[in-house]
Amino acid sequence: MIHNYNSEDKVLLAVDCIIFGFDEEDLKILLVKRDFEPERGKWSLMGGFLKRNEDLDQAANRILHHLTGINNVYMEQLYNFSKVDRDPVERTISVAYYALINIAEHKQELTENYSAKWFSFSEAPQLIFDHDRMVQHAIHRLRYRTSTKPIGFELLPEKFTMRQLQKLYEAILNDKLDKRNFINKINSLDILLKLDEKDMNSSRKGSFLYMFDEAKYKKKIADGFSFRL
Amino acid sequence: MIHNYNSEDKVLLAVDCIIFGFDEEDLKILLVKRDFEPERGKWSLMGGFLKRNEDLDQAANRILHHLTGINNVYMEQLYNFSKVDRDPVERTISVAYYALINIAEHKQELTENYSAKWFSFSEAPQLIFDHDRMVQHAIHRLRYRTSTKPIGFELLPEKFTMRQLQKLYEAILNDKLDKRNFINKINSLDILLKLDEKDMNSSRKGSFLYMFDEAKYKKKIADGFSFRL
DNA sequence: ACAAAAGTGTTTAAGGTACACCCATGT
DNA sequence: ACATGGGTGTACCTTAAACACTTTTGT
Repeated sequence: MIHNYNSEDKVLLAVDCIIFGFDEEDLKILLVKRDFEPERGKWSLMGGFLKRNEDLDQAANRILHHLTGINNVYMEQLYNFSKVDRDPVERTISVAYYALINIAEHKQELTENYSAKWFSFSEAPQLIFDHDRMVQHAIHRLRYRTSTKPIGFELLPEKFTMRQLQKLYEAILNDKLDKRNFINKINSLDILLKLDEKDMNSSRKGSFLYMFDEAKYKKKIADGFSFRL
Repeated sequence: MIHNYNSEDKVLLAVDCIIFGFDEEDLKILLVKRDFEPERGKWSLMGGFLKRNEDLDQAANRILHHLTGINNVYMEQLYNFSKVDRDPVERTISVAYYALINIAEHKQELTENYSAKWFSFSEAPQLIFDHDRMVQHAIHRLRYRTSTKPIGFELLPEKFTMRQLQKLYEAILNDKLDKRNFINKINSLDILLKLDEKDMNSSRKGSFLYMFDEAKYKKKIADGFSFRL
């Protein structure tokens, strides 16, 4: 006897994306204004529905691309939100994903999307449904992940200064860090490449630019190194 | 205009449970032998389908109870597994949960369930579909969680010895720990209640029994304490 | 008396934290 | 010459890790 699942309930599976960016000062999230009922006019995460012929990662990437033009960024599945009445229109389970994008690099794509807007994380408006809870999960995960994996670089330009990196971590962790201790720690990890080039925008003296050396990092990981910041 | 979702695809949402236990020596997982095709006769996680009128936590609890008679144990949502062809019968997305149960306390309920069997974590058979990947996720999460939250106690009897607690952590972390360092660390956390009572089963001298003092732990957490083992 | 597990502290190494001044440059 | 951000090192303290012997009691 072959089991079949005909008698089981089927549901709609939504994917909602918490999109983080960083603008040299603040951690930001990208929101859209809903242009349909219910909750028309309120701000919301970017979302869509899983299709029959794709897996969740593909759906999250498709939805992100469809709503922002952005492709190929760091995304991670977070958690499911499944309260029976969470969506007033119809029973829907939502899978939250979060994404890290470099705002500067993707400014172009985004200006074409009129309803999307960056908000400072701390000043974001209230969101529809249970989207605020999703954001809370996401920031929590982001803090953990950036402390144990070198994914913070996804939010920075390819070349960045120590100062930018420190400000990024301060924004994510919502805490001030000591400049010397931070640099000592980063340097002790030995996963950055210091360039000869300087960034002259932020000061007269100029500050050296660095790049994340992914090859070196991977080699160290294979040798048992563990990232911890 | 009210949006409706009629044109969207619906899917089956399964819930699969990784059930951990501990028997004084080894970490164990509870598996069932499938009695239907496909993969009849192979071992599998306990699973079922989400129903229309319940959320995922409720579904996970219902499924666990239905297949084992067990209620009211620690459960946590893990991750979704959504490859398009992961289930050969029909497109199914599976939400993995893991549960922690005290084997001794629930021995009765389980003996009545003939197809369920405890396996040492390290000696478990190969599982159907992507269940082995689910188990990998679960052990990883369990290691992290037991290092940062006092949930290990869920796997022990209410009263336990330091030795049992140490063996539990050794089993979860798959590593030997130093007895003196372990006890010093636990004591420094100051979240256990030492009883006057001794357990006389494991030695002639007998060893003191302890309980997790949840009230004390919660008070300490409220005061900014953070558990780390 | 001996076997078997329980219980107990100290020393050392490593990592984390706090902290203040000089440098280079454009205006 | 001065204002602005960049860059650098050390002392102290806390936490982690290594390590061995005595106690109790049933047989």
